Amino acid sequence: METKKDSTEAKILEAAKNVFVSKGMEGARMQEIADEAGINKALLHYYFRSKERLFEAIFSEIFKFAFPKLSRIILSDAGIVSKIEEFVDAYIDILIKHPFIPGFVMKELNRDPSGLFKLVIKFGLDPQPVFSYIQEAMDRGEIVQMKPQHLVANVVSMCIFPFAARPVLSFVVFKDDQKALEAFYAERADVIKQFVIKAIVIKKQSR
Amino acid sequence: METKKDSTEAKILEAAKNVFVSKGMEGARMQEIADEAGINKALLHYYFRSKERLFEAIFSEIFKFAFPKLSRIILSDAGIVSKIEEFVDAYIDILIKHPFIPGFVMKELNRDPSGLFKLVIKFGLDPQPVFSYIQEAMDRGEIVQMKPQHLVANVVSMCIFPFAARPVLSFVVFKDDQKALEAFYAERADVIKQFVIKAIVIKKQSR
DNA sequence: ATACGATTTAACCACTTAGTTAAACTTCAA
DNA sequence: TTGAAGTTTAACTAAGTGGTTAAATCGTAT
Repeated sequence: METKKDSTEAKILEAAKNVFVSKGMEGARMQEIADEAGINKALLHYYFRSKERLFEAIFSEIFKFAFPKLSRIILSDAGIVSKIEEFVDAYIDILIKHPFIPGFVMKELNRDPSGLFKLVIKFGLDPQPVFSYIQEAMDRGEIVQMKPQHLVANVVSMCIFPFAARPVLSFVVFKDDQKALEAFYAERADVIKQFVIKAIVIKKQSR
Repeated sequence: METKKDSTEAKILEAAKNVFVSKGMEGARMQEIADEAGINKALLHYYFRSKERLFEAIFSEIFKFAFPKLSRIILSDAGIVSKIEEFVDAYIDILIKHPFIPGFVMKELNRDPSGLFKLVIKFGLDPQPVFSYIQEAMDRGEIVQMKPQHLVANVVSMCIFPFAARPVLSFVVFKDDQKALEAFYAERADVIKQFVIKAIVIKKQSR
């Protein structure tokens, strides 16, 4: 019934996401968002009173979208190795489907981190339990010793960075060959998993 | 003698670097740069005709600064493992001394990559020889097989990303404890080296 | 028919920005 | 002393920006 009612609002949100993601908060223009949504500026302000409100709506939508899936994996009771494997698989899957999120988040992060911080607080995100969990696995001798923060940094870095630096990869490494770039991204999950596992798993001595 | 002559220009460049790095091209204001340099806007335009010229000067200065050191290591004739070690050491060293470069470059990269591409072309940077070199080491059985692009991506990701995502690390992981954050960065080089080596080196069978 | 919400049109405001200009002042070397 | 470069001041422009407003139009459910 009211599918038509949200249709304009949905168009606006979709358009705003595109423009904000590619131009950032400062670079985005309300006129451009209106054009992309196929409406006019007056109607845009009729739905979202200000640029800031619209931006916050988009930003938290992106965050809400990625957070729960990863959170579920992190909090599951799988073993450390398979948990890392699941995490990498899920993360790369999200990034392949939404490859422009990392660049966007990084840009806004370095412009004004307070928006992200609010979200982190709102979601009650605290990495401490993750670090403790990893530390315990290390103490049991399942994986090599290192500060858990470093292990997390390593895994997350390898997942996100190639997407955040997509323009460089595309131009410098793959000479604008988009097919090759996509193939590369498709391989990332397996590569990262193998890489991490070989780096941290302790082989049992057969003595 | 003419140390005083460049002093104003140097002040401008220094101020512009600070403002551009923290605000980005779009967020930076010529007035703010002038204020930071302790001069007025008219004089700023007297030295650098436009914002764009000033920005390009800063951007290529940053690039020129980091490039030669790493390039020298990459082109040396050391073995693959020690070359990676040297590369990681040098890279992390640069990043610790200039921790805001990655965030800045990422931001501008996602805004308008063309500036970086010009520099890449200007410097004649081509990663192909690096990939070939890595491939040969793999064929000799020194390290495990994987697409060289992935190995490079892994190493570079682990080096750069924690600096590019500094605000997140600082707030979410280290609860704004700057001392702890710096200590973390200081450990990165060793952690990455151990991590990578364990992940790629093939232990010789003692049969 | 009418009444209401959705939408358009087009003009407008207040404000900010990069960049210009012209005049005056300072410094300092020739 | 003169003159030129460096520097300041202050006003200005031209072009954007986000946001507002009022009137007209359109569609549709009552």
